[in-house]
Amino acid sequence: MKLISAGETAANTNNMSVESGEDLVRIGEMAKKYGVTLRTLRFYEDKGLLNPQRDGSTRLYTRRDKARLKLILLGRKVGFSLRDVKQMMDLYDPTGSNTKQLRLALDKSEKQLARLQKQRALIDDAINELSGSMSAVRQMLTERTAPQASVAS
Amino acid sequence: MKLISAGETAANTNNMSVESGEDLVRIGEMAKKYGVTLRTLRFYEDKGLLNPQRDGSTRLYTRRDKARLKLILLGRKVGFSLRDVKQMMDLYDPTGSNTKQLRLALDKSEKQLARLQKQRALIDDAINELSGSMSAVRQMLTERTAPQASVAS
DNA sequence: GGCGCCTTTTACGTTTACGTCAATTCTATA
DNA sequence: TATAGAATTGACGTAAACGTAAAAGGCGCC
Repeated sequence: MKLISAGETAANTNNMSVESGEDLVRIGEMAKKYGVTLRTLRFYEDKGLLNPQRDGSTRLYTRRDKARLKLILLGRKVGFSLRDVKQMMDLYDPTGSNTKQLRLALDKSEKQLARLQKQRALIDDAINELSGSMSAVRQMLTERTAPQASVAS
Repeated sequence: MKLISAGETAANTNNMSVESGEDLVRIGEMAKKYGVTLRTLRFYEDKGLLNPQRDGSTRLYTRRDKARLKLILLGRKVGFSLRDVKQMMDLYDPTGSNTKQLRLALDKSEKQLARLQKQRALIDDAINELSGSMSAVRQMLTERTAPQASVAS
């Protein structure tokens, strides 16, 4: 029945283990720390993106998991799918030069960058179109609401 | 039995609403004309956005349907949901001033414009972040490719 | 020693706009 | 008339990333 704090038996406050070696956190703390939900963390694990240790059935996240989570969140931020992120992370090899991983990441990044730029163009289009429509609608409204005089609002 | 060509017959058999030019088209032609699929047209009808006449079971689209479809496509282009589009179109009243409709459209448009601008900002963010990461990755790759010494942490 | 909080697994639900059969009927044309 | 092409309804599938119970087991605390 050991618990989170392998190094702390006497003073068992939540975290802040002075031990620089292992600071294992449970799912709740992990979620709070990175602004995600518990469901998200379990989901990522289910998808093979995270691999926390277990103490019995309780998940214990290491700093390796934290690094991976940071990468996941960065990936999501720039629009990669979880599958892409996984594909890239799966290539990580702590003993090698990771050239393959880097090349894949670069390749995917270029494509994603292209997609983002295309999206931006589409959005700009939409903004322009919408602005134009709004002007027209405003015009119609003022015509209808101010038959005698023009009213500014 | 009878077909699309109601005007071809000497006597107009059934014309409840007086249609001047007989520009009734079936679903295939309609789809081609507006670059959508048959499925899409049926889906829009299912959602209450279109209401083609029927000749037996065959859908016949009038120019009113065409106008509505144009609006739908414009709405989709600027990012409205079909539900929004329907909500706005449902307010259309050929006998009134449509002030309500216009106000709703304007209101929704303002919100949609805000969303679009926010999205653009997010995309710009992502583009910047991604570009930065790509530079870093390129850097790492050149360091690894070069036989010179390198320091990593 | 009861309460409340944390955690677990399982599993269905959500959202949007259609795609993709499948089985069948209707129509046009050779 | 035979057959290819259109059209119909119905219904399940898709994609992404979780949300939301439900039912249960442990833990510390006062």
